[in-house]
Amino acid sequence: MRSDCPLNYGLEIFGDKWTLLIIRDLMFFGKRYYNEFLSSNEGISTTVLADRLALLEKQKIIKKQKDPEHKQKIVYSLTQKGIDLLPIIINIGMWSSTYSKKVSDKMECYFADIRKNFEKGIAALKAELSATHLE
Amino acid sequence: MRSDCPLNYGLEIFGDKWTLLIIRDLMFFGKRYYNEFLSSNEGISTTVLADRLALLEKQKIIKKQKDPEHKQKIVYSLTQKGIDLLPIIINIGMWSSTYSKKVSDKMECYFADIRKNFEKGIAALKAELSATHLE
DNA sequence: TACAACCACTTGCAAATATAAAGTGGTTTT
DNA sequence: AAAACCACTTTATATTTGCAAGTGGTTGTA
Repeated sequence: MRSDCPLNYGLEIFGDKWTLLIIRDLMFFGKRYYNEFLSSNEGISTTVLADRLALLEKQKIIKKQKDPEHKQKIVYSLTQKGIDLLPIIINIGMWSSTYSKKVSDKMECYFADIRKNFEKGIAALKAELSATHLE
Repeated sequence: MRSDCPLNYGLEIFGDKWTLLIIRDLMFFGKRYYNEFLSSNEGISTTVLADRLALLEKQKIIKKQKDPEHKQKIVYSLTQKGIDLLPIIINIGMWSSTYSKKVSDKMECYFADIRKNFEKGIAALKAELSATHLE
């Protein structure tokens, strides 16, 4: 019943309170395994995490692979489509840093830095993410 | 239970499928009245709309005012905090235009244009929104 | 002046979704 | 051989959503 407005496409996929936090964990905190996501500060529940990982994989924003060094483990990676979410996340972070009184120092500094040189910062981070996640 | 990561602050406010569509209607489609939002293409329900408008007002992202020309009507405006959501919305729009096969021509063109000159485009739109919504 | 239509919502209820807690079947570590 | 760990499922409860109808006023029309 929803329109073809492009905004809509994105919101249908990650318009909720959890999905972008998983992407953030992949992007900024180097998390790659199920229980690394589970132990994020926000306390995502295992039901929601499993649901969102499946959805993100279906949308080809992340990729699941078996860890060759540990048969039980599954490594999650960002795809290009996932890496391209970076500017969205950065912009939400910058907006929040501006308007939230209480933000963590760690991320605050991070966003303050990137704000200084937005385009350059995004490009550098994208290159780094491509190296870690693609191939 | 959630962390102080700045991303979190934003997601707690507009991390759902509807809130940013209301902001979009204010920004791009010039909607200012309750039943203009109600009649958006996506078919938001009146319960959700009332809830989100109240939340956005509480967060000082929008402002309610009585229409001086029509006692029954209430005009909604963006605040500066609301206008500053523009880069987020633009970035979601650009990402979606890239990855969605099916997007409306109207918005597609819009985002294609702005992509060409991102910073300049954002600044121009922000100026326009300030003139319409602030004061 | 009567009456219908319109205004911004609110209410009640069923259905869908989110959450917490516990459990599963295998693997790896001790 | 036992305990801990792995990525999830399952079950049961709580919350959110969507739909339809209603509210108390205001405005437009006959």
